[in-house]
Amino acid sequence: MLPAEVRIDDLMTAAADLFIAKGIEATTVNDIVELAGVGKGTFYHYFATKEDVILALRERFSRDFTNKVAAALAECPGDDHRACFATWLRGTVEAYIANYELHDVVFHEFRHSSRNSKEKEIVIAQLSALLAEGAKAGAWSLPDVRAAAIAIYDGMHGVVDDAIVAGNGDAGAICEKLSLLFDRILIA
Amino acid sequence: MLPAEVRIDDLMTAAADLFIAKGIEATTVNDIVELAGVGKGTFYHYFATKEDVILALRERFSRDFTNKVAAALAECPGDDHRACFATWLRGTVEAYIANYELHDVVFHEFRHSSRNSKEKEIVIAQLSALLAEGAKAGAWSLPDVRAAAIAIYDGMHGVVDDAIVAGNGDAGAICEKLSLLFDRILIA
Amino acid sequence: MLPAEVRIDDLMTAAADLFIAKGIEATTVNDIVELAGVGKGTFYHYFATKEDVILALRERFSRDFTNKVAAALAECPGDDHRACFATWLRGTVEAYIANYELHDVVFHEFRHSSRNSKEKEIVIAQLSALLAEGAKAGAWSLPDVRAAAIAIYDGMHGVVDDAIVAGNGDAGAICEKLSLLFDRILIA
Amino acid sequence: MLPAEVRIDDLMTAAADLFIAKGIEATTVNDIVELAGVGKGTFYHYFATKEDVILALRERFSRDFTNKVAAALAECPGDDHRACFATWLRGTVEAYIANYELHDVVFHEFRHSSRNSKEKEIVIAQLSALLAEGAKAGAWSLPDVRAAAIAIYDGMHGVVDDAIVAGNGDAGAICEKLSLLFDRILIA
DNA sequence: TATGAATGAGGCTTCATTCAT
DNA sequence: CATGAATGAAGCCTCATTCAT
Repeated sequence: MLPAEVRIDDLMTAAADLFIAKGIEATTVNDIVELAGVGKGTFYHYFATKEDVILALRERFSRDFTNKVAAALAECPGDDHRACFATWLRGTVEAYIANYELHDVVFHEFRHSSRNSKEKEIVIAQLSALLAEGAKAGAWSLPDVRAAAIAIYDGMHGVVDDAIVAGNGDAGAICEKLSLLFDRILIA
Repeated sequence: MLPAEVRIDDLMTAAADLFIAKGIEATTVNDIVELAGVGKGTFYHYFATKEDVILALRERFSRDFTNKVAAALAECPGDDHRACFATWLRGTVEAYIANYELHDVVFHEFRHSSRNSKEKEIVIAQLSALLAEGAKAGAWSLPDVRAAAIAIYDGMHGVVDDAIVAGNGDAGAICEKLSLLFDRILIA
Repeated sequence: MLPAEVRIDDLMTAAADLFIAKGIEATTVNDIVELAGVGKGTFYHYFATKEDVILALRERFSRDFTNKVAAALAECPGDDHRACFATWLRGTVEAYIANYELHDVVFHEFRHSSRNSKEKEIVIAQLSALLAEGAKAGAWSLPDVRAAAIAIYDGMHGVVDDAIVAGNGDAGAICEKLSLLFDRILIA
Repeated sequence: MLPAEVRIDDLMTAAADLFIAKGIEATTVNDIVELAGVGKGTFYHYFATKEDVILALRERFSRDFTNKVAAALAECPGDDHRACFATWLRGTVEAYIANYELHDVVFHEFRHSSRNSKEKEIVIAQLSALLAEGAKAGAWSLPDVRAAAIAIYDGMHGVVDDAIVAGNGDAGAICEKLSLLFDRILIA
């Protein structure tokens, strides 16, 4: 009898926790409703299929991620492109660290219909725009903006993953390390 | 009554083809034995479980990959570190393009027990050694060799994936693009 | 959507009939659900495994058995121990004859985790108490009450089994035969 | 290349050990040949089916059992029937204790075609003869020799089982306990 | 809205047995 | 005599989904 959104949120959170803990395949709808504390029928009131939750989770993750980064970027002065990039990097790393487990499960474990996901495209576009602007303003030059954006984004992922595995999940230290690397790419 | 290796290879190849075409979950052991042209019992004579084939495929992929890159590197002059890196890049890109579909399925679609796979560690170590040597010889300097290796490797993956999706899977063109990027990182 | 107990009972009864007719191993879960007239999933809705039904059957058998004998004993005068024993014997033989087929299948055919089953212990305790009381009251003397209880109980089983095989399953005749035997044990 | 009997014996012993340890159903032919240290084909050289080993084991057990008891009886003076029974009891208890695990598995766990096994019939016949002779000689009287034989035999089984479970597997003590009981049956 | 009993297709796996070498 | 690769029928169990209440 709670508002629908609460129910939906309970279910999605339960699903996310289980997906992270046991993997998507190993998580049954039964598990989800049990953890969420609702009947099985309730699940199918709000989601047409199990896959639906994954998609919903994916969207929620992307929305959160993009919003976080956008919020960070909003506060950076439009003319200092170098600072802008640093802000982007910081925001991205923090947003990723905060939810990398869900990211893994929801974006990797679930078979993509196509190799490139819509979600990744958004964030790449975001970064590409930033890089292109900087290039136009002469802050740096880049032979291929898209390739640079992808390399930076995926490179960031890899380094953060490695830091996490190494037990060093401090965003500040990671960003510093990455800045030294990416600043080399962003030259005139 | 063929030699065991032939059967194993038949089964692994059949499995790989199906995994690529339909995904791991959608591929049944029945599918595999049917394509391999053997009885179902034969599958379980050589693999304890369905998961086992995935693991075997992963290992085979890694071994092949590492060998190909190592073979390429073997032919490059020890003192020209820049050329060496180019060789590594070329070998890696080619090896990846040749098998990226299997790579995807076997490394992404199947849940890793730990986040960092032994397999990735090997190739990162290979590249790290190359980068460290170049640094020692003064060909370039790097604040963090491992971070650079990871960023380069994962960046390469992303860019190649993007190129493949864009329908531009030519190793040469991709390498050129990547060289321009990575050469910026490898500076004194 | 019948009450759970009805379904459980249907399944247990179907299982019992089939176990008796074909043996446990030869009876498949498919057979059971078919005879019970429910879907296969329903079986696993109520029992975790096939073994579970056997255990449930065992418990049901024991409960019924103990209750029947206890009911018989309840009506016997507390001071006539000899009559009490006769009542016990009669009740036990009848209860056993009524269900020996299920008893066989469920207690013999299925591997016990331990050699002595909790179930047998209960009935031995019941008889031991009866024998001990008679001994205390001087109706008879016994050097080892437990050993006597076991010998009487197992001896009864053997003789009843033999009578059944010989096609002579009349409880009255069997009890008379057994009384002559056991009365010799129950002497002062 | 060993004499056939050795092979057969190795296989039967391996099977017996595994049947006792894991149960008949849980023991595979693979397990047996592995423990016996021979190839799987060898098993089927000597036994037509898995069931065959069980039957062979049963026969071996019965032969051993009967022989042991017969050997014990051979040494007892023909005219002292009471001593003869004591000898029988002692021999039976010892033979049973020595192999009760195998007995359990091979006679209980494996579904009898009929409720009374040929093997049990032999030992009951042996005891019945002994009891009948004693009765004829006036050493005791019995209203129903067969019923007494069965009750004594099965009663013995139960008491020995109980002693084993209680961790008291000493044949002497058990026999004494049983003698006190059975002597009450064997009266004039 | 909410529930949970009921379903059944279909997956994975086992294992006794055969037979070419 | 001995082997062990090969088989395939058959079993147990899972689980997403439906629907009557």
